[in-house]
Amino acid sequence: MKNIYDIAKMSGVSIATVSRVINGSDRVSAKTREKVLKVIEEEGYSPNVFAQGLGLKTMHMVGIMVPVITDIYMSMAVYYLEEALGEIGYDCLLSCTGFHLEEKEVHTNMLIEKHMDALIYVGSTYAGKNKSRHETDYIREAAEKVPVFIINGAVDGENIWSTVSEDFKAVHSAVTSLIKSGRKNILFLSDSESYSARQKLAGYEAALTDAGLPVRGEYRLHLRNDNIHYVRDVLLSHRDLNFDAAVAAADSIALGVLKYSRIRGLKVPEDLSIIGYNNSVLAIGCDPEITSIDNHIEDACRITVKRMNQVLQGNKDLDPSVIVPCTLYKRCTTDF
Amino acid sequence: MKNIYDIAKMSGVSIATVSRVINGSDRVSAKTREKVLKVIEEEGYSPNVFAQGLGLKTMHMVGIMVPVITDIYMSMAVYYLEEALGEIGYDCLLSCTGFHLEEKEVHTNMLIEKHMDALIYVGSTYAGKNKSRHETDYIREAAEKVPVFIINGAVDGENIWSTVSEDFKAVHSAVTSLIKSGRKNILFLSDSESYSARQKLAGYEAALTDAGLPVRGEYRLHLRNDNIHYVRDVLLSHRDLNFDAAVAAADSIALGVLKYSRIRGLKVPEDLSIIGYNNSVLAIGCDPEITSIDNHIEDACRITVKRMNQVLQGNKDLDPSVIVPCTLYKRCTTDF
DNA sequence: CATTCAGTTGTAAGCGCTTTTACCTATGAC
DNA sequence: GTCATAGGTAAAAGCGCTTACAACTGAATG
Repeated sequence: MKNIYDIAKMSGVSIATVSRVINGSDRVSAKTREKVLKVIEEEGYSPNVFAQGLGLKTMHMVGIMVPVITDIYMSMAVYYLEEALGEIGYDCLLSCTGFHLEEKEVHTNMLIEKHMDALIYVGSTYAGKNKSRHETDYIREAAEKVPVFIINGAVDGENIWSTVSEDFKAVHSAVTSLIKSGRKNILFLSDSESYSARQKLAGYEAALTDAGLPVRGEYRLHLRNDNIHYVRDVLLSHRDLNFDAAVAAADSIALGVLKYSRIRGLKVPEDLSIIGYNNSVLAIGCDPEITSIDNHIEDACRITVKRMNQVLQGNKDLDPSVIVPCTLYKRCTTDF
Repeated sequence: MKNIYDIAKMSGVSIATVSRVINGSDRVSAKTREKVLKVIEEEGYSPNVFAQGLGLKTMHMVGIMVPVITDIYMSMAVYYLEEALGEIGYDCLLSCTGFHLEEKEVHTNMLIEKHMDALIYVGSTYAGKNKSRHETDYIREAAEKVPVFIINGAVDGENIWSTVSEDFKAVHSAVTSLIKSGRKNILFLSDSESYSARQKLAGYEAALTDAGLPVRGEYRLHLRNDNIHYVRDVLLSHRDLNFDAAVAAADSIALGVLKYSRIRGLKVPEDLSIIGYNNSVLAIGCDPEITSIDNHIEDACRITVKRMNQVLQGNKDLDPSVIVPCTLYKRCTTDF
């Protein structure tokens, strides 16, 4: 393996000049630059990342933290993040943190020790408001050492930037449509306590209130997970509950509702309207296909990466938070 | 940020001793070790990864290459790989290569330059047999510099180890069951030219042959992608094709077949039996739920990581290839 | 023609760690 | 009492790169 000294010798310049050529930075005369580049090309030389890291204190790598990547939504996020990051020359270190605070903290610290240029969290971060302060402290601490970006989560603080979907508005609008189409008993189902989940819930409750309908706690189902059969069974065990519409915080949950409807012999959307979330393949694979809210994760990812790049280039005067609108894709589980 | 000199000074030893303590290696007296560890603990010191990398020539990082992580199957693979790697102290750099050779090659070379300890490819690698030699050459070249592990792909060569699902057998057995249950016109659908896809196809054809049934080319559908609606439309455009069973190389494709059956008014499984692959959430979300072959990707991942660890510890006397059995999960789209 | 200055390039001092080598100190054998 | 031995530790030489600073060049200025 050739090193910078070899290249310097072969191009008849000093290693400093080679370094300058590599980093494209300083002024090097066109002639010299070309000469060096030619040798680099010929020798297939590429600088040792460790040594480069030692000097630059960066490896052009960003840490991506998702709770669990098997979730379709998360996997899409990682996909688009990886793509966008690759385009601007960053590699990504993936960390599946799970949902437990300690794990997240451990993973975060590991990534910090690895000198990531930035940390990107996808979902599942809790807002400080009705949570103990401690819940998000590890992120604030991380932000003291490395810029932190959050997609669909909210933690405010120095060196923390977020990109959030307009979940409140999307659900508010969807629920309002349900109400206008005659639905009175609308269920809200969620499997998470995430920031997004709470935004969705808030949108649901606000829509009810705005329409003069009561907000009933028993119509807000908090599920342990998004397993389709589990969701179905939970609904089956709530036979007393009378509902003619359901808004789910994820397509998989909506799928569980659909299963339930079939067992109960309910007609969809006549007897029961269903709205899913994320507009994933799950919403399309079933029959009837599920009306679903798309929070445009691709946009959120691209925006996040663009903002990250700006921050990394020294521009810290960005909006701490930026909003991505959602779109409702009407399919066959709603009749509005 | 404290460095090794600080720790050395504070513990009253030399940096060499601190280094030895960190690396757990050489002989350091218990007393000294404890003393140093205490200081390290107190100061929250962690060695600089770049400097460590420079010396050790490794960063305990492995590159994971998947064509596209939004595929449920791939995301599961990445999930389990990340988990298993984390348990033995490796971080993972994720690269979504796409399906094009050039891209894969570029990503591979980038990971090699980054001094990954190993490279793990998931799926989508082609066997050398009926492909131009060039198709897998980049992997062999990579293997000259870093151990390469392949999950459900086959490239043989020095320094290359693979873990493959018993796809041939699984499909052979499934198709045989279909035949025994009276099916005569069995479709095979795949959206890929991957090693796995060809194993599945081979199993399908062998089962037909073994049962004395003809292998008809028009019953082997090669799809451009696994989009549900696209699959459905392809089938709709093949109205002349008479089939009473379909084996799909992925659940999403099976879902497309199910869509088709509904439009054609076919009863499943009476008029049309369907078998999917990967036993993903897609097979469960629909109605009827789809019989699906599970290739136990978790096992494959864990085995791969275990083997990788052995290789990295210097034990190169492993079977170059190891096989993971599959399981058929019978659901409602088959009647055997 | 001496002086200045901008544009280039080289020198050398890190960056923080690993590791070889050599040295020191007990320990026990003779 | 001497010497070999082994365990423990320190000194120092890298690892390959970045970058501050010095030095040199030739053209422009007075």
